This record gives sequence, structure tokens and C-alpha cells, in this order.
Amino acid sequence: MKTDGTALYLENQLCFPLYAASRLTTKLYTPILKEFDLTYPQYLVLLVLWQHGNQTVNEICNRLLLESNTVTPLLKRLEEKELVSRKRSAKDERVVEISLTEKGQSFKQEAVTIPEKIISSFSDTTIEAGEILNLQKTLFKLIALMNDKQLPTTTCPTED
Amino acid sequence: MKTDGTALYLENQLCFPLYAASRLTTKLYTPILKEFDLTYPQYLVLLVLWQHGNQTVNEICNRLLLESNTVTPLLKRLEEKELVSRKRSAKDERVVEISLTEKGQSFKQEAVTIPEKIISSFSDTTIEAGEILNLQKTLFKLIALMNDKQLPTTTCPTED
DNA sequence: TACATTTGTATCGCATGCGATTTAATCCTT
DNA sequence: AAGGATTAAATCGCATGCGATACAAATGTA
Repeated sequence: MKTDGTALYLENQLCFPLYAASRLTTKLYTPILKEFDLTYPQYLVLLVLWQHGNQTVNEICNRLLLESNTVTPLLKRLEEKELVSRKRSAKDERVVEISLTEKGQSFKQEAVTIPEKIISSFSDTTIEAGEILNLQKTLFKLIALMNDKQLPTTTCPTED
Repeated sequence: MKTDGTALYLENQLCFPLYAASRLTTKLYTPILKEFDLTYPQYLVLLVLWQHGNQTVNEICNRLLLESNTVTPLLKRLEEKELVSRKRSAKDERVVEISLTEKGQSFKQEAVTIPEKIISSFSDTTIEAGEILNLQKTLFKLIALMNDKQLPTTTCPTED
């Protein structure tokens, strides 16, 4: 264990580059998403619904690794935009089922252009696809470790 | 370019694992920092000051890749905790110079234990040090790319 | 069947983050 | 030296995020 002080250097921490890269990435999406009147977390919720179909609030929370106190108001805003609808489950009154509206469903066609725009904004850069895939793989490994550590009794968020 | 819809899968995006890993990492720090009555971004500001000495608001913003509207109120909270002091520069009245108080300076000794606690919380896991270093390297490359893309006229935030 | 426990959402409070804008100070150009 | 452009912080508004807690519905248990 380093005790010379360099352990406290910003460059020697993993937390900071994760934090900065995440914010910069979100910033990259922001102007593109703004054309669709969406924020980045709202876009993530739509990704989940497009990929996995209608979901409960809890399922969305598990997939995005967010808490219900974050997701609930976010879903209400998506409801105001008429992209999703919220309905109490008949089987279990505690559960709120989120479904895509017609508008939310058809919006998927337009949204396909979003990843394309992001990717093309990197076309002039020098980062390799393999390096990105490696990054992604390591990040998912880290996420699994940290998620297990913090939610030891929760089911895997990416299971189907 | 994929047009089959898998481009919109959560697992195929880089943005999501960055976002999730960043939040989970912050969550890992939260209970440890809470013992010191600090938030994670407040801790980052202290790291900058410990490493580079007294800084202007602008320098802190550049090093952490944050905007002044985020950092200003954060610094005021650190001032309330008597960890830093804020003073207008005599040379340039626009500039606010941030310096560590005696309390803020001496707190560094206690803070050295923070990275140790984080690292030890991973001691039982199966991730290799080399993989972490690789991750870090790729993240810094990504950060540089995105930072250049979004702030084309700004000086490098990590120069000394 | 009462009743404690668990579970799924939601409410509250607080601290970020950031786009847009403001304000004041400095710089630059003529 | 006057006046516009630039720059550094700060203000405002809004959307996260999350810890702590509340609340109601469902579940388990005696």
C-alpha cells in the first residue's frame, strides 16, 4: 500500500476517469437527444423498453441500476411526454407496469440514428474498436463486482 | 452501420456501462466519505488541492472537467466546513483563489486511508491489476478525445 | 385469521451537473 | 483613452441521483 501521498493523486484513482468519462459521454449525447426533447436517463429507459418490452418499475431499476426514487419521477416525465404509460398491476397492486405508447413505440425508428451520430462523431479519432470492446468488457465486469457488493441479495439486473 | 435494432441494445452501447460504473463507484465511496462528512465531488476538489496546491476556481474546473456553476456552490459548502477558503485575487478581481485551511491541509493525513479502504474492498475479487490499469488508460484516452471535441479552445486540464 | 415482515413505489431533502444567462473585470483594437 | 470583445464567477432553472423514510399491498407465520 502506498503511503507516500501519490495514492491520493487524481491520475492514480480509477474513480475519477470513470466519473469524468461518464459525464463527458452524457454531454456528447445531450445535444443529439435535445432534438428529441429527451434527457440521457430518459433515453436509457426507452432503450430498456424497446429492447425488453413492457417492464415494471422494479425491472427498469434493476436493468439501469437506479433506485426507484430516481426512476419514478423520470417515468412521470416520460408519461407527460406521452412516450410511456403507467398502470397499476391488477395482479399485484404494489406493482406499476410501464408500457410504451404508440408514440413511444414508433419513436424507436427515429432513435436508431442516435447511435449512428455518436459513432460518427468518433470517426476522425484514433481509438480502436478493439480497445473500446475491451473497455466495455472490463466495465461490465467491474459493474458486476460492485453491484454484487452493494446489493448482495438482489437478482442480476441483466438476466432475462 | 447496424440497422437491425441491436444498435439500441443497452449492452452494445458504451455510454451505459460508463454511466453505471461511475455511479456504482461513487456509491462505494459514499459510506467511507460520510464518516468525514464529505461528498464524492467535494473529495475530488480536496484531492486536487492536496496534489497541486492552491488553485483558482477555473483551474479546479479544468482539472475535474466540471463547469463553474457546479464547482462554485460546491466550494461554498467546503468553505462552510472550513476546509477551504475563497479569496478574490488582488491581481485580477475576476479570479477567486481557493486555498486549503489548516484543517483542510491536515485532513490529508486521515484521507490517505480512503484509497486503502476502497482497494481492500476489492481484495476478494477476481479482477486483475493489469486489467484495471488498461481500463484507466483507455478511459483517459477517451476523456481526452471527448474533451477536445467539446472544448476545442480550452487548454489541457491535466497540464501542470 | 390476526399480525409482523417483506416488498414495490413513492415522498422528502439535499447535493450535484449543466445549459443559458448575468455581472464585473480585463483585454484588445483602434 | 473609448468601446467592444473576452474572460472568470456566479445565478437561475431543471433534471437527475440517492439516503432515509413512508405507505400500502402482499406474504409469511403463529
